[in-house]
Amino acid sequence: MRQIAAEVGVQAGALYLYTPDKETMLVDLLRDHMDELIKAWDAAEPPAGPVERLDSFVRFHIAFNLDHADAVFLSYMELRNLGPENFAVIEGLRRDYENRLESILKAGQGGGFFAVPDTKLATMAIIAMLNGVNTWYREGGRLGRAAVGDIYWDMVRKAVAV
Amino acid sequence: MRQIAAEVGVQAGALYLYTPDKETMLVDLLRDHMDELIKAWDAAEPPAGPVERLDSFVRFHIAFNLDHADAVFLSYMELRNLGPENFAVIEGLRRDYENRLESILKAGQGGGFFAVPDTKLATMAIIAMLNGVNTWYREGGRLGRAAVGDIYWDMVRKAVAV
DNA sequence: ACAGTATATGAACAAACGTTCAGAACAATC
DNA sequence: GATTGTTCTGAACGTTTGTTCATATACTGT
Repeated sequence: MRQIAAEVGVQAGALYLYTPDKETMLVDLLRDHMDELIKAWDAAEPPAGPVERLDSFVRFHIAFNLDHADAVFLSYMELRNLGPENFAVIEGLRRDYENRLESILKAGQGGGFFAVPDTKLATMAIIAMLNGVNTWYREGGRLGRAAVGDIYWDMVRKAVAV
Repeated sequence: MRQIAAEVGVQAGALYLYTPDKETMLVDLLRDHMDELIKAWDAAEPPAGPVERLDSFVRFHIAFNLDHADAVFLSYMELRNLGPENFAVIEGLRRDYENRLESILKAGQGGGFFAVPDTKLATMAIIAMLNGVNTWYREGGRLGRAAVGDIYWDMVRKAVAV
């Protein structure tokens, strides 16, 4: 709390004008992040076909995560430091988001566009794979964001192809 | 340290007979884990062809991570709490392991078995995807380990296919 | 100018932290 | 059974932790 206060340029006690305690501050941050993520995807209005929608999702997810690297990092590192009820809230939002990906996969599977052995596992696999970008991507590195999006989309596309 | 001591059934001070300080204890744990991981893979003697080797790697990685879930969790959660030099050591070992996967991909790429846009990114993508299993897999769940291995291998195989 | 509200300080609190150390308990050796 | 070396305890240390609160400062509308 003292570190956060210093970063904001304030004394530690002043933070308690804005949050009842530390865990609430964290859970608010994580909830805001997840809300923003879901809202941003829902507002993206991706194209109609399952393949195009999956393409959109891959690029959206990578771009959003890189644009919110700190929040993503917190979400995955500090989630376990939440109490059970707060944990459940954030995990629920995460599942909401994952379900949007699974819906795409299911639709594509039903329409014969995809051939995934298990849509739930494919969802988890794709999300984990995309999240991995944040661990190694550095701005100004060998590949730009667009190139990374292309490469990952190529792998995802083939992974779920018939 | 007091929690660890209690778990072992000892007083906190007694731990300092075995480790000079907390960070050394952590880095020793992580180094042992990585050493064991690399040694286990090197001892696995996978088959000759790139496709078969990649198959072996996918199943090996999933199985090993599930058998060492606690150590894997620590490796990814506590890595950032290491000092720069210790961090570099563990990261180096991790890269050693990742390079073994990339070697398979390069060999398969050269031989025309795989068609990955970028072997480095494919390495990171596959590792991240496989690591994800630990976040959701529960013993006695819907799918057994063998089934999970089959499903993930199917996705990886297609993702890198020509 | 003044009252009222919102915002900040900085000192204090108890608890938890990593770590140290004198001494007790234990085990092995002669 | 005394000696020596190893292992552990339990209390203590100095810091850091999250949080509270009396008090001060800054802002807003009349």
